[in-house]
Parts: sequence; C-alpha cells; structure tokens
Amino acid sequence: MQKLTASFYTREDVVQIAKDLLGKYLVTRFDGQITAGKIVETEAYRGPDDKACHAWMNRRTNRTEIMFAEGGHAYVYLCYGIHHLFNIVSGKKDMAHAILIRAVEPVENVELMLKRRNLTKITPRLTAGPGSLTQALGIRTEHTGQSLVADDSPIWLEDRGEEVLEENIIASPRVGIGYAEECALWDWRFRMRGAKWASPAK
DNA sequence: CGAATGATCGGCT
DNA sequence: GCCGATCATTCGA
Repeated sequence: MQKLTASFYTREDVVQIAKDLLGKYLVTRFDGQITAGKIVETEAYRGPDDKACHAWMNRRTNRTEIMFAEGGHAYVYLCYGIHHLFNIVSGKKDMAHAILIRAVEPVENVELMLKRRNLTKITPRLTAGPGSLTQALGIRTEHTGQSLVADDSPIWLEDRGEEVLEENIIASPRVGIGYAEECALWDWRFRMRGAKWASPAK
C-alpha cells in the first residue's frame, strides 16, 4: 500500500494520469472514520484547449483558481445544486488540468457509506456516479483546495499494487457536456473493462 | 442586483 | 426510461 505523491499528479499528460488512476484507491478519513473505494471510472479535463473544462482559455475566477495550483489538490464542484463532484487537480502550477472521478467500487467501511447514502442494501447506486461516490465517501464542497499529498490530509489516493493493462481500459466520449461542441467527442472518459461498479455504458 | 446555466441523481411510471 | 429538484457561480445591466 503506497500513498501517491506529488510526482504522480504533476505530469504533463492529464489523459495518461486519468488512465493511471484506474485501479487506484481513493481514501478519506473524517472524524477518525476511514472509508475507501477503488477507482473504476475517470474523465480528463484539459484546461487551455478543452471547452468542457471550467478553466477553458485560462478563464481564472475564484472558483477555478484551485485548478491552477500544482497537481495533487482536490477540486470539489457543486453541480445542479445537489451533487458534489470530486476532481483531482493535475499538471504543474498554472496548468489548469483536472480529472473527474466518476465511479468507485466500495472497499472499506461499506457500512458507513450506506449510512451516508441513507441506503440499507448494497446496490450500484452506492458509489456509481460522480455525485454518489462523493456522498458515500463524505466529500463535500468545503474540501475543495485540500491537498491530497500532505501527511495530515483527510483525503488521499493509494496504489495497492494493482496494475491495469491498457487493453482493459475502455475509452469513450464524455457525456453531459454538449455545450462543449466538438470537444464533447474526445474519448477522454475511461473505465475498467467489466467493472460492475462503473456507471452504465451509454 | 437578477437571471441563466450546468461535469447529475433518484423516484415514479 | 423519463422528468423534476435545486443552488453556487458567473455574467450582464
């Protein structure tokens, strides 16, 4: 078990990082309670030339400011008023790249995840979908800007030695970003082949 | 200051 | 499968 360090996040190729994140573990510790899930679906957003990215054309506001930080920070965005979407800021300082975590597989402390989601049975709804997994893991907008690499950080990622082969990665177009025109066609959404916990394929 | 806009989910049919 | 909820952030007046 190895916590991912800054050098993992600060690489230039955000698409490659998005692929590398598959099979890694997302872990949170709030109030001494640990919950963890295996990442099975990600989506890449590349700041300068991606219309779907909030920081497209280096549009810099208070909200997107965190995306310009060095890789290894959390960017939590509230969507549709209800859903907390967890992104990992990547790239070097002033490179507004980010990766959206779309789905995880529940691994540790499933009981607490169920409680947080107000569910009694384990269903794919527990952690499939970007808004669901953040609720299950207890991530909220107030965690935006959190470091994922600091020693005392409540949110971090682990490599547990599971290698994901290129042939087991499925690339597909991103969804929900029709306004981004031609950029919506880029195959920057990645999921693990056969992952039951990924949100359903379109 | 007010209106428009989403990187979605879950319940109901 | 479809439809409605719901609110921070942004931008224009």
